[in-house]
Amino acid sequence: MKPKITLKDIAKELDVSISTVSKALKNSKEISKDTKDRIKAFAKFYNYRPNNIALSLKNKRTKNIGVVIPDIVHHFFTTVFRGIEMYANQMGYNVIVCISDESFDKEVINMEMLANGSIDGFILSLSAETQRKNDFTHLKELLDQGIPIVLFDRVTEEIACDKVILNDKVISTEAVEHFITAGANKIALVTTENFFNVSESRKEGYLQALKDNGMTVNQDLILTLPHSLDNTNLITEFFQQNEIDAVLCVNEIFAVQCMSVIQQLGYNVPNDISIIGFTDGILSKYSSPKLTTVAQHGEKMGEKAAKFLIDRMESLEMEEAPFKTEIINATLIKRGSTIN
Amino acid sequence: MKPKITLKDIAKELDVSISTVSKALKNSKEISKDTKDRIKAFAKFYNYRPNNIALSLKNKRTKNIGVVIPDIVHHFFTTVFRGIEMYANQMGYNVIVCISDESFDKEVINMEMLANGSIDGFILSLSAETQRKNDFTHLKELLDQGIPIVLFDRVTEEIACDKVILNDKVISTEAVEHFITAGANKIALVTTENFFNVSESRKEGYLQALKDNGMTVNQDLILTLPHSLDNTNLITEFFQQNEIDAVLCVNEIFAVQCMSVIQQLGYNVPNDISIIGFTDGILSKYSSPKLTTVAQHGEKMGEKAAKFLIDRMESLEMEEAPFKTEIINATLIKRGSTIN
DNA sequence: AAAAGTTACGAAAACGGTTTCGTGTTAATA
DNA sequence: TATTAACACGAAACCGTTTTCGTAACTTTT
Repeated sequence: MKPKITLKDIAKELDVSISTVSKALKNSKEISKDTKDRIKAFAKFYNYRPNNIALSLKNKRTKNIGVVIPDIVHHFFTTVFRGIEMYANQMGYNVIVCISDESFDKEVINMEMLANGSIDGFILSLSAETQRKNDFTHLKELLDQGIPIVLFDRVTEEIACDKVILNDKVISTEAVEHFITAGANKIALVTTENFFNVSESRKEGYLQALKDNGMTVNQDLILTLPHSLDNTNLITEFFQQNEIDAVLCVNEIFAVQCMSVIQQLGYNVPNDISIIGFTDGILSKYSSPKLTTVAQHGEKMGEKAAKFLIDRMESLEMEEAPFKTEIINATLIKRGSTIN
Repeated sequence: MKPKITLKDIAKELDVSISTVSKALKNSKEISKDTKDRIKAFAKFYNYRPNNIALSLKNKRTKNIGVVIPDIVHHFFTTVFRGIEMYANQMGYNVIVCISDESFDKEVINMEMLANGSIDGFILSLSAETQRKNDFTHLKELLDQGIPIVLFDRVTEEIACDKVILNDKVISTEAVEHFITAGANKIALVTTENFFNVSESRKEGYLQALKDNGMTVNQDLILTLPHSLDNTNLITEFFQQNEIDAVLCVNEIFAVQCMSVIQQLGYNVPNDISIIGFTDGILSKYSSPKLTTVAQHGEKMGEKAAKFLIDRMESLEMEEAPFKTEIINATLIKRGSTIN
């Protein structure tokens, strides 16, 4: 056991004052070369490292950033997180993660805990419940206290802060048009029932594409699935009762489930029915055929969010820069589940 | 902007001393009821919360735990992390994550950063490079400094600390025996080339099962794949050149890749060739047929690791409790890729 | 009425740093 | 030789808490 050494320890041992030690280690020219050398050698020998907590207290900044996400066992959030972590780390910041588990209360509690000094700023994606309740007082209070926040993906207009989002609507339109170009005209949408702005945007994009191409919307071709259950039966019914030649799914799980059902029903993907999903995760990459999918570039999103946050935190006090919203351009990765 | 309020602010405003405020808020009976009420009301009104950093400095404990994992975009680590986060959170701890990205240097740097006061203890799974180099001085130093460490999954015997591992060997044997019971006798293994102790154990279990059942080992039936590339060709060759009726894969990606190749070659899963993988992630759940797989119970592992760490940290000073190794029992989840 | 005990609070040290401001010794200048 | 400047260092404040200890001002006991 050789416990961490402090400035005080060095000072006592070398019979100088704490201030001298501190200055010497910072190479202050106030201190003579001799003394500096002695102190540095000693510090090196005992592997002295300043205590982060003491520094945080003194500097009133922790170099920690708080990340609050609804779920971590989810490819998209995972990649965003990785982007955040990489950029933050590179800039000398550490990342404290809290999982809201889609719960409003957890989101609030976690953020309040961290806000009492543990972090300098937040990056978060709203929990489902928070979006449903439309209650953002916790975020407003933190902003009031001068704690910067960056929202990503699941954002809200109620909060004025930096945001990073995906061009969900545009890419959905593009996806549907990819179907249309290939000759499809009975295009279905499989989406979630939740009040997620992202699902909404994707639906809008879908509708937009139909409209732009003079196609009529058939509500029967829009399947809204409940959250996290086995939806096989619903999906099977859906494909049995409707004539469909292409389907856009708002996530890769739905996409792969649809593909499974479709193949089970004896149809060929992509010849009889084409499929496009969202999220370029392992499901899309290892299915057969491989799924055409919307790559959300989570890492890029995370990196951008971290950059927004760190920029704002480091432009200390002149916090008057206007809030920005960065739109990450999703891209359609064309693979085997679509024609062309 | 209403910045955070401190004890000093309250003291000044109410014209009492800082100590009085502190004691009043802790309900000390040294303080008269009148004063306590005044102070509490004021504090409540201004939403006073003690500063975590100051507390950390005073108490010499941060209530943060550091988690260092090789990768986050990986189902198993993700679930372990979730288990850690849940338990830690529940016990009032926050979690700081660093991703070593399988790099020795990153592992070392990150841990040293965090060790200077930011965290009270570590939970980690060794990076591939660390395992290859067999260099654990960074861990030894931290232990020397009195910082507790819990290793999980990718562990080493070189370090004396609490550990949480999977019964990889036993479950592999069990998996192979599941094949044998169903009548297989040309059983293959698809594994990684890395020096992971887990892959080693799984191989041992495979060999053990063959031996126990009086079967001879055919080295041709053991395919060692390089890390993270497209292995389709290697796998295809493997199944073309060998007669195989069952294959155990050390992860679910290999399993699903094998399944894809097998089906492509015109064989039926599970009738012609059965498959068992490791990791019960989405790939296993959404493939068709669904994969029989080894569930590693990552959450449980994470929870146990967090419990080990917190127990040790909170049994302050009487750190003489012997180190324990918890073996998490993996379970075989039987699904459509095997008979029976 | 003196001694002892309560009550209610404040001063100060401590945690581990950084930084401003003195100050005693020399060295350079007038 | 007296004055000033440069040098090299220390004292102390500060960040926001907790906690020990001291002490006025009462109250109670004898």
